[in-house]
Amino acid sequence: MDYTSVSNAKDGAGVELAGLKSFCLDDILGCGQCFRWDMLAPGRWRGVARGIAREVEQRGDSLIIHGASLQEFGDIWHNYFDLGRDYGEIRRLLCGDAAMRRAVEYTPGMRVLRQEPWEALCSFIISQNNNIKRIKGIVARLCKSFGQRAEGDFEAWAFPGPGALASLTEEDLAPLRCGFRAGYILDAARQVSSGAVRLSGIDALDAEAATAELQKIRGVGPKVAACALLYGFGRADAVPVDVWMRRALAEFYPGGMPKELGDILGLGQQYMFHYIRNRP
DNA sequence: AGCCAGGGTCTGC
DNA sequence: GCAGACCATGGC
Repeated sequence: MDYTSVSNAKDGAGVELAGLKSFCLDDILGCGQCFRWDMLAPGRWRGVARGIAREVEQRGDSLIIHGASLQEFGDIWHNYFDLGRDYGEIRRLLCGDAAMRRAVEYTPGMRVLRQEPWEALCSFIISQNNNIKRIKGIVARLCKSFGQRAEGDFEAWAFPGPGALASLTEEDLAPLRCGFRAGYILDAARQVSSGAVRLSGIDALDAEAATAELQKIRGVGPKVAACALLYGFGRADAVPVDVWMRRALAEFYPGGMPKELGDILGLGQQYMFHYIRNRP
């Protein structure tokens, strides 16, 4: 576990974690793995997860989740920030590879969030051939147009479930300005809400079968499927390869990625993705 | 102004 | 099986 204690925050509502390890909020929320958080100032963000709107703030090795109760922390945030995983050990394993070591040393506080399966799937359908800034805008409009009001500390909207989108038309989605992806969103919503694609059964499938199941959706290929598995289903072995990772592969792994890291290569990908995009 | 973006589909060899 | 056009939009 990557913190030593959690308690009610001193100054009123909220919880405070102490003794955080392997945790940099700005890197975690700003690295392009999620699209529902906005930075208010360095170390302070507001966003929505599982229908709860919160401000989160890091000060050194402590993290404050404003407005949250201890129960909410246990129900949602511990899992969301993947705090049960020992990232010190993950980093140690990754550092056995020279290129991964460079990436890990560049952002030692990186972590992979555990987002909701449908939200991750739908968000990364929207992400295709798109840039992070605009993805965030489209996702924000999607939530505000079709999501329910979020609980929490400021006005915000939950991510709309597949059932809320399944009966819409491409015309209904036009205000999102998401282009050719509108049809893909609708196909995903319809197949997931009808059970033609069963997200609740994904955990029981091996990597190949899980990928195939997700790729039954139009607009879901290998990369989007890998993103859904890694970010939405907690599958650390799923490795999204986008244009940035292709550059990293060409530079560091002309012979392919290190097989011995296979079961955590998705996590390694997150360090590498951030490194390759941001290094000087 | 023109290239690019956390890709995928469809067509034509 | 694999390359190439095409997709809709806006950030830079």
